[in-house]
Amino acid sequence: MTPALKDLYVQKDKMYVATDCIIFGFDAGKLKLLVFKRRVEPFLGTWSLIGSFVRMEEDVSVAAKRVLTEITGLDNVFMEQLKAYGLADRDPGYRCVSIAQFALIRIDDYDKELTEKHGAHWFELEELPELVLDHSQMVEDAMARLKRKARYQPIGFELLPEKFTIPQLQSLYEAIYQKKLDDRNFRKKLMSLGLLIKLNEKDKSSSRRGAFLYKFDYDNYQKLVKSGYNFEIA
Amino acid sequence: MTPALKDLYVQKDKMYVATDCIIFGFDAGKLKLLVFKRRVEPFLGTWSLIGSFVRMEEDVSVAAKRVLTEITGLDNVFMEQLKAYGLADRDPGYRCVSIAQFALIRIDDYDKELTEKHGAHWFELEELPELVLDHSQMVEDAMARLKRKARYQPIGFELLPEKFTIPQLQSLYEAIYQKKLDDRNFRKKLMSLGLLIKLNEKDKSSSRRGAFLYKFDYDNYQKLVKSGYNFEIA
DNA sequence: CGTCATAAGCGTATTTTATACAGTTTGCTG
DNA sequence: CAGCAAACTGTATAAAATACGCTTATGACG
Repeated sequence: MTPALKDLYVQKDKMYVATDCIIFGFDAGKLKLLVFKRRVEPFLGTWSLIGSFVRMEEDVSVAAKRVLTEITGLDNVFMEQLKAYGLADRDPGYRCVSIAQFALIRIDDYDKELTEKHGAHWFELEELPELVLDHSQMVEDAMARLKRKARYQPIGFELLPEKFTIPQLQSLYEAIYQKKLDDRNFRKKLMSLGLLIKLNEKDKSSSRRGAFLYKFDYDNYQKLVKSGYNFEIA
Repeated sequence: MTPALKDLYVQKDKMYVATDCIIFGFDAGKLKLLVFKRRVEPFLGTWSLIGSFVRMEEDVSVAAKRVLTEITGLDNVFMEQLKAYGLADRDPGYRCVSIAQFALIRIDDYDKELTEKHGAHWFELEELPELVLDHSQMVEDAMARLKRKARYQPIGFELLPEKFTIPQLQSLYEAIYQKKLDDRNFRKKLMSLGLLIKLNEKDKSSSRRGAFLYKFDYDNYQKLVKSGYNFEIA
């Protein structure tokens, strides 16, 4: 029963509501996570996700976006709610429910000064230190979600620059799925979707020959989704 | 940043935290939802999901289970968090975040008196009335989750009696996916998984010939999952 | 200036899985 | 004992996933 419906006869406690952001990036073939080092007590020196309390007049999703923008200077970032974490004793200080959100950002876009000012650091996922409270659990859950979701929704592209090469895209999917993919089959599959626009430019940063750049065709994707299309990658 | 980490210098508002249950059942080839009619103001007479405020010393998931047990008399029910609903104005009365949980129950198990005493009613999904607040949205989201999750996790069995027939199982999946499936292919696929235990009993309720009863092999399923197996149904 | 190394890119054969479709069996009913 | 309705079985075809090897482009380097 929703609050308004039975506020007269029910135990009604108020608590803090926070939101924490699991911020993924991708660089040099590795998935990375943006975490923060505490510079004040309590928990000084421990690593933590970035987060904030949700304010009285603020949507939970808006609170998460506010935090992300404060920290990275970025707007229009892909962000989605993961789930709420509501163990009564999850925060030793006081009762607080946290709603975790995961964000995918293009790692070279973000404002470097801004993040450094906040004590931020990019960790490779495999080298992630222990995080405060239940934040490590949040990361694990977010990773599982990303792994599953990447299969049926083109969210991987949120982690790449707007223009990317097929080998880059493949290495991203390899990082997400944590396994090697066959390059010929990967290319074939991706091309057959008809959702990549080949550009007349090459990226020469990783080979003498250079690889053609592509863009993801969001317009066509939207159209296909509307007509009931269901896509899968790898 | 999590509350305890910056409580000294941050705006910190308390709000209500509630949980609402989306309770699915399956009967006579139809997916059904358990909803409640308000008997007091405000919103008298409107339909609503069942829910409760989360208490100070109570895990969110425990609160949801408490509600479910109070209403249905059932314990050990499949329940999973859907997501949090946190629009600032979702409840006109006061600021309240609700964490929606969806539950799958075996419809003939639950305590009928108990539910009726609470003004409960099973609706077929297609005939569901408008619900208060954002509850209709919750149901829609839960249905989408169920539809997707049924593909890769054997949660459908939570909606059937322990012993079920293949035609029953098929009709359940048809209800979830909202489309007809080919009976020969369905049976072939399910049998090939090696996760159904054929019993030496028949259910004669829906045909003269009777259909063999099966049980889901949870033990074997657990083993397969541990060894990295990934299954898919229909 | 030629060859070497490296990553990009392409094509085909094979296996696996999904789909489409038709007929037989069982057992009660009238 | 004929008729009916649902349970059950099998096979052929199409589509998708996998496995695998060779060619091409281009800067580096002797």
